[in-house]
Amino acid sequence: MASEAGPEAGSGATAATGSPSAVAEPRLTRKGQATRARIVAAASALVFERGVAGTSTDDVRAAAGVSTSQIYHYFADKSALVRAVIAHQTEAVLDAQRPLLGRLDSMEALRAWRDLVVGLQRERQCEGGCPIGSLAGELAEIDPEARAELAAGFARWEDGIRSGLRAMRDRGELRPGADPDRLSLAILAALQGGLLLTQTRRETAPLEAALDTMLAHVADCLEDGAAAPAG
Amino acid sequence: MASEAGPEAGSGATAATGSPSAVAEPRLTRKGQATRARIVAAASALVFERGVAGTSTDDVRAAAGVSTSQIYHYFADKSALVRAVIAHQTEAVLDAQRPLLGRLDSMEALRAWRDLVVGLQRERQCEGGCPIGSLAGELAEIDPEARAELAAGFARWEDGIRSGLRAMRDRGELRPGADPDRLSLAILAALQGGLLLTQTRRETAPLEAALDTMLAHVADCLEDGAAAPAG
DNA sequence: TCAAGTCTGGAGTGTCAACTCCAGAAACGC
DNA sequence: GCGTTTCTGGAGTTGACACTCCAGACTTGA
Repeated sequence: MASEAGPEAGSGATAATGSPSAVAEPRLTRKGQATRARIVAAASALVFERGVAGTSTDDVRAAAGVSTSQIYHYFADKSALVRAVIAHQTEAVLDAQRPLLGRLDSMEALRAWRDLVVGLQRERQCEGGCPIGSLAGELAEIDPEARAELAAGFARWEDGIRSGLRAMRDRGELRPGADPDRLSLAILAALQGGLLLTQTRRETAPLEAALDTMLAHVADCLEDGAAAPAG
Repeated sequence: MASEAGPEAGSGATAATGSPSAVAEPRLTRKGQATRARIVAAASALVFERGVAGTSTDDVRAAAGVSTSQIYHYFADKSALVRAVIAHQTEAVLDAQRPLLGRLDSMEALRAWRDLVVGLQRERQCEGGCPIGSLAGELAEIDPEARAELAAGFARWEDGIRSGLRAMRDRGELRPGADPDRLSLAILAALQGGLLLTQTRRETAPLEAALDTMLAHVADCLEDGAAAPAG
């Protein structure tokens, strides 16, 4: 829904201009917004295909159909552009899973979500992995700010899973021993690892095994009542 | 145990010199072997800290205490050096888990292995993630040869886990429905995803949640008999 | 309509990284 | 010991990449 977060130039002294929470406002024309969005979209696609290090600002310039100065007009430097890419991809990933994500409060919903994720990988021939996970692997050790934003993106993802599991527990469908918080974290981890192995092996088997095993465990945590175990 | 695999220069026409399986043999002096090993060790450490793209051949040169020409004497180009790093790190990772890996045929062994992996991450303050996983994320889309070797490395890791689970099944300790092959793949995926999230969040909780959930599932797959479930 | 601010084009700069070349030193095989 | 091969040092080349600069075109608000 919302577009990406705003600030990137961030002067030092001339900070407090208007809003208290936002640091600096670039004040973009409608045309400017469109250009900026075009740059971010082009950069996101290239980074997804070739990584941050494999994508030059000149590649982005050509793909977005803009001039060099435009990139540096909208972004302080390459790392600022990368942060915009992180924000963009976080929204894209969450959007792609809506509205399933946030309603993962039954085995059927969880299985549908699993099928969506696996199908998506199959569509793109297991290439690219997870947009957020790949960025995390590449940037975690070399860009602290990027690492923090990626962690926040993961947290939102985890929240989506968690809320469904909590609903199940609150309805009494899960055994009291089952902890939705730990479960959601484990499921996200299995998803990320499954995506990485799937990307490396170019087949969906790892992703399927990881998610199916996690879902089987959730099924085992169901209060004795409904839902068949399945394979 | 064994040192890295040999060939990297690989001429084209003058192939068949001696051994039938190996493509080309560099014929290294003892001194040469030592120098090459020093380069690979230095490169591995730097790549682990800053990634492939973040490590220049000159960084490696300085860290290994060699001259420029030496690097290109032992490796055709940077990607050949990277492949040597992959081989080196694969051995290092598997070595670090021996002898536990390959004897993961009981819940106690699995828990000890889990503790080892978590403890290792805690020791290094959750920095760096998995040496193999990080390389996979960075190289899978841009270096097909590296991707294949990383997939092979993952396969060896998976084999280690699988053999233990198979032993449990063959002894009749697992329910007939449980598939050791899928389980081992799922456990490796959970491990990788847990490591990635742990690296991103700088805390071991994700890794612990991922592994503990997988182990709980294995415990649930035990044939009714021994072993307490635990949390 | 006009001034102030925003957007755009493209040439240019400095740095850094991968890789080459060659000549001399050390090790090896006989 | 001696010819051959391997190993080493370091200067040099080439290209790419992040980023700058400035002048002109467009938008906006009064």
